[in-house]
Amino acid sequence: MARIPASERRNALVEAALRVVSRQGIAQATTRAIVAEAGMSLASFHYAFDSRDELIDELIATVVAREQQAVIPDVVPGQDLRQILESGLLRYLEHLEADPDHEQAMLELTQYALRSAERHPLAVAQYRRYAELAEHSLEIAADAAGTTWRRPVAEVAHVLVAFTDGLTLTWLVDRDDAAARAVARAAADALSRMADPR
Amino acid sequence: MARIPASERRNALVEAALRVVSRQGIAQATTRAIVAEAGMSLASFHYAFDSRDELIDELIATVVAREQQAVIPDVVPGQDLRQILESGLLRYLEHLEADPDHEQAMLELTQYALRSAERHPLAVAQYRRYAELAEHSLEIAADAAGTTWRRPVAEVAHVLVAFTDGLTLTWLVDRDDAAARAVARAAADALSRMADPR
DNA sequence: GTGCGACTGGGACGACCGTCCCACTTCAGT
DNA sequence: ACTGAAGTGGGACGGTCGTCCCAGTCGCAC
Repeated sequence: MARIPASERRNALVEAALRVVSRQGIAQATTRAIVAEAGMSLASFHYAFDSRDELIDELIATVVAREQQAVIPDVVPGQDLRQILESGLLRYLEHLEADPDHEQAMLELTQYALRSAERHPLAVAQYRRYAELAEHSLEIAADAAGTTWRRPVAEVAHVLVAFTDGLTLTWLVDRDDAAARAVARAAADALSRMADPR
Repeated sequence: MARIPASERRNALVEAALRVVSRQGIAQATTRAIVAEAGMSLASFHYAFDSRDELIDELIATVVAREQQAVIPDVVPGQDLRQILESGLLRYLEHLEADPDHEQAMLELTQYALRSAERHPLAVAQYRRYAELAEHSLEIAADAAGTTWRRPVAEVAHVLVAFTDGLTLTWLVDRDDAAARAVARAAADALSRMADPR
């Protein structure tokens, strides 16, 4: 194995861990499985990280920080709010269908964090990030449609996050594209009714 | 230990397993932890069950079959659909706040089932049950409010399940009663707009 | 080139896991 | 009372886990 500074090894191990968690679940993300995925020896693991817990914590932080705007509204002139929101949710659905393992991994990491008091803040940070992204999307969408939210946008954002979570869970279980699209349509419709023309 | 027929031991072990999973998560639900919770010896476990997997499968089936109508609409004469749905969702929220570990366990069991092809149908059955319960509630609510659903009730039920999942996840992470109530209110509002006066 | 700190590999550790074995006890049917 | 089946207890098995140790190797500063 080539000589690699510990800081780079940390990154490589986090990436390998994400792949293992996505593919096999967090329960299977053992130090040995992660190290094999990264093509390293076990000793390199504990040279870069004090413990497996430390890596998992960094994995969660990394993956949350990297979380992209998955539901960027696709602003097409002339569309009303409902249409903009629906296309955004459908875009998220495509993202989910393209890489279901990743979203499943995110859910597992959340639940993992919820199981210990020290890690709970990581889950809170994850959902704060989700809320921020949702808020941003909602502002763009309302602006493009010439509407204003009847309730504080943060509150609407919580609803959108809740909807997205539910959509994710439902699709992961049923893998029913048509049903998920119907949910997305209904969600867009429901959300759009929470705004008034400006 | 008193002599207990194997069939009763199976029940006792499933109950003990549910308590362990709720309290500590499925990863900690080892044969030894379950047996200790049930006050038995390890041998009794493998006398009643061939394997831990067999018990987990039965645990999921049991807990799904037992799933109660958590969001029974509280029909008070004179309430409109939005109010009926909101009180139902708030009732669910109280149920969640009263026993958060149980809902967290349900989520974990779903994810656990999703991780293997053989167990996937258990998760599907779980969500089919959720959808049935939601459908039933929605029919009662619309009927009491003198409204009809604009879309097939099964479709609206999917939305309600998705909303409930999202609500659950959000509250489990933030433990913010006020925010959750706002989400419930918004959800009820959104759902109520999916029906028309009869 | 020499030394020293950074990095590597393999093997080992104790703990815990699911499962199994076997001698033993209890009980129901006769 | 006798017997066979049902149920019990404790200890042991092989395997995997996270972690650690340590001898060895590399690369850079001097």
